[in-house]
Amino acid sequence: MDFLDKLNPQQRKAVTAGTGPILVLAGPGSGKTRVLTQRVAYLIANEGVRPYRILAVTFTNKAAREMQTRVEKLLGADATEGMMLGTFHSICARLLRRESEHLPLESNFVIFDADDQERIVKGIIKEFNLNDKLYRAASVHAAISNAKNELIGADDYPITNYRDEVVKRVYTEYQKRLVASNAVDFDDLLMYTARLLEDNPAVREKYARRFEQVLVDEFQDTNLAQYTLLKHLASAHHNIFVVGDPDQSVYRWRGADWRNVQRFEQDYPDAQVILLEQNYRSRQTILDAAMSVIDRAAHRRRKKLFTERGAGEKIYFYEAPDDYSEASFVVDSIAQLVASREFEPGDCAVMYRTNAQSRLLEEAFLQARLPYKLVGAQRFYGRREVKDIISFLRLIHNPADEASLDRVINVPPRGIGDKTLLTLHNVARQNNTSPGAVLLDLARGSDSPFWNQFTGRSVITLADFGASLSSWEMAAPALTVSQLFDRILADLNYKAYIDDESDTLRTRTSTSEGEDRWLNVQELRRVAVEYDTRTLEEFLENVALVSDQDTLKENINAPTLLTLHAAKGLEFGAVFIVGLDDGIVPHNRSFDEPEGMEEERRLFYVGITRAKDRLYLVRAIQRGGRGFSEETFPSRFLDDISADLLVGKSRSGRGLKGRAPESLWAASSRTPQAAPVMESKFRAGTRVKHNSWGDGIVLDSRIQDEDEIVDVVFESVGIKRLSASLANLKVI
DNA sequence: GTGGATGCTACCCCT
DNA sequence: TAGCATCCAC
Repeated sequence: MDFLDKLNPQQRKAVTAGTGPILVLAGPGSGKTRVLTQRVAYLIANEGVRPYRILAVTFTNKAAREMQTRVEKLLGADATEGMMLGTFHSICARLLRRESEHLPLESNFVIFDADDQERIVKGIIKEFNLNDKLYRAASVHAAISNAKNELIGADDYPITNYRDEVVKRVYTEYQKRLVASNAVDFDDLLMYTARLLEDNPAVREKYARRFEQVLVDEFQDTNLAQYTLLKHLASAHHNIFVVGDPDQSVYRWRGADWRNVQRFEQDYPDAQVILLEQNYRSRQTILDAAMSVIDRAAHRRRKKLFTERGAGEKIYFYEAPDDYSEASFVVDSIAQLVASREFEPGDCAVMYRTNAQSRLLEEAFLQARLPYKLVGAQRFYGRREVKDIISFLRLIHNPADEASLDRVINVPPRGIGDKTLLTLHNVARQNNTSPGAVLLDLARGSDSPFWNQFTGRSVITLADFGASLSSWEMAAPALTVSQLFDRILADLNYKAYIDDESDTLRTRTSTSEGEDRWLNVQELRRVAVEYDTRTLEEFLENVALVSDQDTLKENINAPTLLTLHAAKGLEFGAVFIVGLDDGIVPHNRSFDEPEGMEEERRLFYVGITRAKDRLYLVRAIQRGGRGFSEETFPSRFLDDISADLLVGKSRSGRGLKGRAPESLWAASSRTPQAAPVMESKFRAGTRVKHNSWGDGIVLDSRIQDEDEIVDVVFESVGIKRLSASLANLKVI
């Protein structure tokens, strides 16, 4: 195979490794995508593995498509025919539809998005008459989601305090409602699959025998459910090839556990471990900065990142007086880089911690009349008009979908309010069916047995909507996705509805809100057209499982705006990381938890290592929150980057609160002092108070890295691990 | 019972 | 900043 010539020895070792478990630890820019792709090509071409016996799991659909294209480039167009390739979630969805007979679902189940999920939890909290201040939907939902990722079902949800009991009750009801809606959430896709393989030997055997080779990308970001299902899928042959980098694990909040890398080595003691350290992406200066940030992280095996691309330019540091000038600095700098022909616009990227930060940047680009690309599927699919239309389509595809029904039953307003909706739900429950089914039946008129179960005029409006729904449902099989789309919009007079509420002109831009919304509708229609050769089901599934990165348009030559998370796996010639203030990077929601702070550090590391040639680290001294503007501190992670890797200085020249300005960049030369002998302030059993979590009891406390790490069980949120120096715990 | 207006409050990252 | 809960007029 001539393509092997272009690999370095370590890469070649990974690509041509024999059978059995293989763990590839790949630093950033070390060519792991290349290794994965060529491994697949090698298996097919050299080892005679038939494509349909290969399972390859990637983190995004974009990565999957790329892999497919690259393998086809190496081996020819039909070479990958039958290969199972995709994200965890899409592969699980495929598998579950096929095996739905073993599940409490029909094969046309829909996938509830984050919004649906939280709405349902909120509804249950309300119905259970729970205090919604104490039991916030987001937090209860997070507990349910975490449980699922740990493969804990509602029945096995462990109870150690009253809160757990409440969560368990909500979890049980939540699951009941999902099943009633013939729906799954993201976590169910993984949990159902893992459990199906675990509990059903015949199914497990079937897939374990089909897939002779299992390959996994971004392995450090798998959670227990994903780990478990992989283990079962590879149970027949142990031919499992995983690629990952614990230093780039940034999805802890989604249940990801970088310790799965260690678990892999324990579960497969015969695993070959291959290290990829040579970096083909970045200049050495950038790598040095990256290493100095990540080397401060706890428990990790040190990797040395090296390149043959030379030192390159120093890293630019810029401290803007406020967030507006931060944005204009970025835009001006990119304009200059482009004007000087150093970079194409498309080679530049701006990265930030939170999506909210994109607004000022977008405005700055608009003002400068420069185009940009915004990565963010969540934001588009989260728009009301987009969600509404998808909900109509979902309802047509699966009338049991209560989340969609509740959402659109009064869109545009047709006189069906909370009371009528509640009656509809009650009637459905009494007749042991779904509200959607009742609605469809009401379309028959007073012949429907449900008709007399309603009082007053409400039944007429319901029947009217039921008739629309029914006509769409009947028309759907003969129509393409976009034809159905148009039909619904026409029947609803949707454009007029959107225009209606848009009288107010927005001050920021010249487009009205209605126009803006209509543009989104048209954008969604463009997506629908792409599915005209496929089914509504495929459209809905893909819309539910799009990843942010999937929305990245490669053919447009403009700078990319994206979050640090969305940047994982990508690379750019020139990278701007903005908002490097304490509280943003690291994010203040992670301050209290050492594990969270570690992850913030890794996130910064991911950002730095996206840059090939030029890196800008940017922050703002004043930053506007909600209405107010506050003075900020520089990110503590900046302290770890040696001053001689950097150029640039503050425009304001203002001294930094609490420390001499020069100490900031001199910090790295600070020799680590001998850790002072510390004494525990907290011991097991002590009652403590936390600013936001209230009262709790200390379970355990120990000294670590010049800090005290305390495990506390709070009445409000359960067990948390805190750092005493940050959490401001008071003994009570 | 519905829908518009008003006031509150939370806003991290995302499949 | 915008979604939402809550209140009040039809």
